[in-house]
Amino acid sequence: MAARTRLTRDRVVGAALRVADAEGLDGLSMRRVADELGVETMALYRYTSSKDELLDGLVERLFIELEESLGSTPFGPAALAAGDAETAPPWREALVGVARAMYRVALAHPHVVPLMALRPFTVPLTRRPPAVLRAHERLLTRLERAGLGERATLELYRAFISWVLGYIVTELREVVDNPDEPEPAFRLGLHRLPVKEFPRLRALGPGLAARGGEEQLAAGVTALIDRFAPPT
Amino acid sequence: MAARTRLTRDRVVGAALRVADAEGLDGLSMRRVADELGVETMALYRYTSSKDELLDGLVERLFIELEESLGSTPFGPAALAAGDAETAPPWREALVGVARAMYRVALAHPHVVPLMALRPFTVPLTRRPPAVLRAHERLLTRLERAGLGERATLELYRAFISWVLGYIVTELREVVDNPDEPEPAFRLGLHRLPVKEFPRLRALGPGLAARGGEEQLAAGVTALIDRFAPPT
DNA sequence: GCGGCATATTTACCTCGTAAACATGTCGTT
DNA sequence: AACGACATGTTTACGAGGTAAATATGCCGC
Repeated sequence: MAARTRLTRDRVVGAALRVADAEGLDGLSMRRVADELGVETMALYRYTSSKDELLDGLVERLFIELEESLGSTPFGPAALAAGDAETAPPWREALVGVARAMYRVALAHPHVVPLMALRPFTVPLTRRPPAVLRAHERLLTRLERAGLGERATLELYRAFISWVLGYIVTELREVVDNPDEPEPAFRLGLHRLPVKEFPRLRALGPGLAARGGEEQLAAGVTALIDRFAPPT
Repeated sequence: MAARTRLTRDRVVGAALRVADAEGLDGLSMRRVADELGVETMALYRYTSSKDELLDGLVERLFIELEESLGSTPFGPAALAAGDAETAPPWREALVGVARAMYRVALAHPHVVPLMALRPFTVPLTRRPPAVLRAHERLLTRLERAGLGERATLELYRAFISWVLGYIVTELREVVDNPDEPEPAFRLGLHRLPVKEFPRLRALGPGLAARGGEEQLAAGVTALIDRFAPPT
């Protein structure tokens, strides 16, 4: 378990991802990641300039997984680069496909999603990880090829990002208050809501706790597309 | 400046909000908040059980501001409680009005927005601050009064939250790389993007940096309403 | 005037990120 | 084979931050 293999950035990020997946962001300390690799803490700093930068690495990982998961499909980067107007799927469907893939990747790493949402508050656009920028560029490429004007392109770009991100975040919100409780209503802790004040929340409780799923995500994407780039 | 006035939870949360607004979340430490009040750090713990709980207090503040800003309008809680079908605005417009108000409150406290997005990952639904729960309840009330079925209610509830939250988060992402630079393209740091790889990002740069504004937010809300609760 | 309670302070501890100096092992060169 | 330079990992150490526990302070009713 010692320094059998050399450290690499990939191994460091991989270890960080394992820790984050297993123990959440709170459990993700530099010391913990170092342990995971059987290495001293400061060794990590040869492969990341700071913890923040390592967090960006985690986000980048998700976007790389995204590229990989799309790679083999008609929605993938390859198909896009080929620019084959014959075999390429209609752009609207491509957007939906990308949204679905993002959804799956995000749900596979729920603890990293907060970073996806938050790091951009700090890291300016042009300093985002390459894989993230590539995803943006691909989105813009599709919109441009669709023949949208600049205004529609910008609006749809923003709308797509907002909806997909917001939807994923919303899906991952915690609803369970008491995990060991078998009775759904108690699991949610609905009994702590005064009936008088919160009748609907109580009545809909279980429904609120359920996920919307990929289908609703897809429905929203098409709704926004139709709004900001109406079929002519 | 000493302990002239007694401490209260409101004063503590207020001080925390001032610090957050002025110095961002990174600057928000318990010691800093205590300084702001001219008090020792541990004094704060009489009014909050932990820092996390204080962060929830910040989020709650925003929702209270939301209630206040809506209070005097036809979209406010009062108008809703009155249940006056005559004077009450059509529910679709009410949703748009609420979205706009949230947008304004959020932009007034950009540093708190990350907390709005993130605390729910940790805090289960029924443990959210009362003002937050009231906002949810009001939303559900409007949808129920609109005569939507349970399914449409749940879908629209989720869609509304997702879109508004995602949109606000997206609006607040950092884009400026070099704030002192007058030239827009350099301000964004576009020169760091290889032309070959990122032609569209570079071309659209300034457009991406711009805000979508309230109008696009509103447009998205109506698009999603039409999708999940189509006018009959 | 005094006991008691709410309020605020003092002390102290532990975790965390990371700077800086140091050790070690590998490899190319002669 | 010997050596020096560099890349890789370790040791040591510091300061910031959250918060537990014990302690002091001031005000209140009796």
